[in-house]
Amino acid sequence: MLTLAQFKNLVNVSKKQICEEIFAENADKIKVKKPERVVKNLARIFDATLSISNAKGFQAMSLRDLSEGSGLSMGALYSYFTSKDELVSMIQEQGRRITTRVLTDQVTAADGPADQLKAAIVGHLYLSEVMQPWFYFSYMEAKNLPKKQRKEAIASELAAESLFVRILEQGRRQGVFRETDPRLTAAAIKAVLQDWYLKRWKYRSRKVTVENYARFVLDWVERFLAPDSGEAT
Amino acid sequence: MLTLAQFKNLVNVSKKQICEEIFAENADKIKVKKPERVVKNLARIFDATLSISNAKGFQAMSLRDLSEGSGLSMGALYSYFTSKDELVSMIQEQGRRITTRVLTDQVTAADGPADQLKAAIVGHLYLSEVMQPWFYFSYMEAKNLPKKQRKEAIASELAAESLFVRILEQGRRQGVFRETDPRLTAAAIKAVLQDWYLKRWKYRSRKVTVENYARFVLDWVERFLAPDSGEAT
DNA sequence: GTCTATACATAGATAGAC
DNA sequence: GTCTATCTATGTATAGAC
Repeated sequence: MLTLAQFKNLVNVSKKQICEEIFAENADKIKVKKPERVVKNLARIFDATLSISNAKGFQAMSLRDLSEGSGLSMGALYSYFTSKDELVSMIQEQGRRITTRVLTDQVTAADGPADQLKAAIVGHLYLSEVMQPWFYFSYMEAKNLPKKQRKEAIASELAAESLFVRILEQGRRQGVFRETDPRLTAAAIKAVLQDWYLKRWKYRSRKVTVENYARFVLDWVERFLAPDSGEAT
Repeated sequence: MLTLAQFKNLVNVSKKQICEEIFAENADKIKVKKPERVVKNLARIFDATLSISNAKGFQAMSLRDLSEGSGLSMGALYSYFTSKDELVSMIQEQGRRITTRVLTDQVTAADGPADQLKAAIVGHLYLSEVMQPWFYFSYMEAKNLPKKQRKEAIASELAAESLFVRILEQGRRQGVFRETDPRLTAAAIKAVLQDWYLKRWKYRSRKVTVENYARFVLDWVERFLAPDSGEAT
């Protein structure tokens, strides 16, 4: 099984990298033009937004809070986004982009349903570990978003589930998994993966590492999908 | 397995019953005294609060929203609670009281770890089905609560988990379950149970009933805990 | 580019008429 | 018991100095 350290070397999800991508995607809306300055301040803004929002909710975070947390004045903040809604939108979209890219890469690099399933589970867990505040924020704030973005969030949730469904169905056809309801199985796997970043405080206080957790989830899923003895193929 | 209909007959969790309990617990804070009037209006207030909050967040729900949704004026609302914080507090505390009572009842009525585990899983799912908006609200708003109540919410989450841990450990000692990490197992079971009320929209659109879901979860858990063949006892 | 100062809307909460 | 009207604080957003 891939370790977290190996995963980090494989994928490019540093804070700097993410902020550069966001800058590239939103260059038209950001009034400041000097790249290194933008990247530095975007990093501060996102750090503060995630930290404050994850503690008391995005809606409850005032721009005065954000100003204090990021070290920029309220006036300066509005050089990086034009409204609070746009700020949340930048965070959500970027998170989705990265998730899709990384998971697709991980799965396509694997051969056969059994390995693909492992890759999707481990990849999801590691990515959510590296970007925990982002994942937590996306989950918790999804329902409070404007309509258009809420739809995108739902679509994204279902797309991630579909990835698992396809792998499960293929595995079933090849006889490496026993017959189960693929959508319920995929939903349950996702639920357990989400628990990792939603209850991060719990696992941290118990000193459960993401590798421990990944091994546990893999064991559970493998036992559930193992063909009943005598029924193989 | 208990059906949802049987469960409903067994436990007393009607809206009226809940509001009567809340009235009893908060009689000192509620200025209106005529019981049937209080119960009727509390029901309206809680319905509207859960409905609006679950759509866009409790903090984003203004008292003007709540006034419109409940059909009471803002002045009248303040006859039933003294602040918005107190309102959320009443909802959370009542939800916890009921959950604890119902789950304890369900589990103590069962004999032996295998049946107790089933009772806890099915009881949790059915209760969250009957009180879905309540459960969803409690989960989503927990982190936005004032400190004291956030602590109570965490304690409640851990207590529910401990219930599962104790059953799992007992089952292991008696040899009916194989050896697993009881806390990770309990956490995973909880995660799957929570998915039922957190993603209610998804399961509803797929016409998955709570009984279907319960059977699926029981199957998963049983396969995971089944002693490896040849290792029984 | 960033700041301070401020405009304007909306929030929670209450007073006093009915 | 409930309403309307209103107080005060706080919210988002912007204008204009530096």
